[in-house]
Amino acid sequence: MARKQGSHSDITGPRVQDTALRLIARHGYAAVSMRQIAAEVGVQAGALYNYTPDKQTLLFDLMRAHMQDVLDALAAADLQGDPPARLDGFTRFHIRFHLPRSDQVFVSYMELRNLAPENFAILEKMRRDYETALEDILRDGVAAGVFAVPDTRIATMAIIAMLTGLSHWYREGGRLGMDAIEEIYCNLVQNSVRR
Amino acid sequence: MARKQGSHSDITGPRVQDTALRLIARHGYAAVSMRQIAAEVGVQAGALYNYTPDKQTLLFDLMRAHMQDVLDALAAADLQGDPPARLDGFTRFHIRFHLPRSDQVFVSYMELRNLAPENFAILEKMRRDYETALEDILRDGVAAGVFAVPDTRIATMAIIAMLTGLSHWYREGGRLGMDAIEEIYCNLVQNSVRR
DNA sequence: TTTTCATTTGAAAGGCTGTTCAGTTACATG
DNA sequence: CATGTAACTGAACAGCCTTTCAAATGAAAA
Repeated sequence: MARKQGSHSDITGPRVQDTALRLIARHGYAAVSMRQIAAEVGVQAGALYNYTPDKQTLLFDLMRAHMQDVLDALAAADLQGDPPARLDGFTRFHIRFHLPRSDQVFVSYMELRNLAPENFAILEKMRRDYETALEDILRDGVAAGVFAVPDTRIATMAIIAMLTGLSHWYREGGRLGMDAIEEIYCNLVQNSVRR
Repeated sequence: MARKQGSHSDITGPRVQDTALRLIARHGYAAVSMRQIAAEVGVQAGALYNYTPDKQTLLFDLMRAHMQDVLDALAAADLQGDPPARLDGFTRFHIRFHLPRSDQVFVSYMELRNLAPENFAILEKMRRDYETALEDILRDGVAAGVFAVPDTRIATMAIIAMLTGLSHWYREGGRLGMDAIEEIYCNLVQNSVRR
């Protein structure tokens, strides 16, 4: 009954990734079985192994792809100007990039503990790189005397937690649109570090 | 071989809760089996069912107990003074209460999706009550003209995310002690809403 | 000492897990 | 039209899962 029509690997492959991402975001890595993913894709469980060597790698690939997308997009954003302008740019970038990707954000934050140690180390480094981009802005601002931050590392973690938390409760079609939220968060972030 | 010495229910019961909390915090609810919990407690899996009707209830009881502790402790803290003083009090309360309870915080934030819907609703309400305590402070501050917050609900969520994020990366014996971190966070929070 | 009973064991039921692989299908190429 | 092969099935393996329960245990009560 296999191979109903046409060459399918370029259709099934992405569908496996999409379905796995959605199910893992909703129920968690450990709670989702390969058979469930396969059923939603519309194949038998064995067919998944044409697209991933194992379940662990499937998770890791999802998380790595997301973090790479983040880092690439941040680099492409190419934030310019004085530290307050760059801080504004970072805040807006984070919100615009992450809000439409709630499944990726969820998985990337909740499933770290389900990664094999070597995979965890890779993702931790990528996350650290993202954090450092923000910390560099804060450090420059402190050096220029425009930010008052007793500890740039802690301020970095606090701001990122604030921004990431947004992804956990924001729902499209809620009371406020993305633009309004963007303004409010820019204000909160800017305030928290101003002199 | 059962019942090695004395009556054990008052010893085994708490040990089941403690062990379950620790294992679930580390590996996640779905990834921890009743057999693993039992093995760490030092009994067979069947014995756990003297202390919980099922695995789901074991998780729910852990989470509800934690949220009830939070709400009770907050009520006991009895924050007084003008809005900035109460905001300071809330920040310090949150940090002092949550930092020594990282396993509870982890479980309460990561395992919400593994709750049965009726249990989820109960916890969501308790969490909402905690958030409202902060929002009331912000609203009073806005009314008194000492806080500049365009949207108290969003500011509430942002501040709580910032504070909760702390529990995710803080490690005892790190670069900064709890007191130093408390000061820094009080400053960040106070700044973010000041006029 | 005998009885009671809270506590635990050990086995079982019924089902799900990730992964492998020989075999089948249906398309693309020669 | 014949052949090769990418894509998939369906079954199997070995082991784990939660939950139940009759039976065993050993301390406390009578």
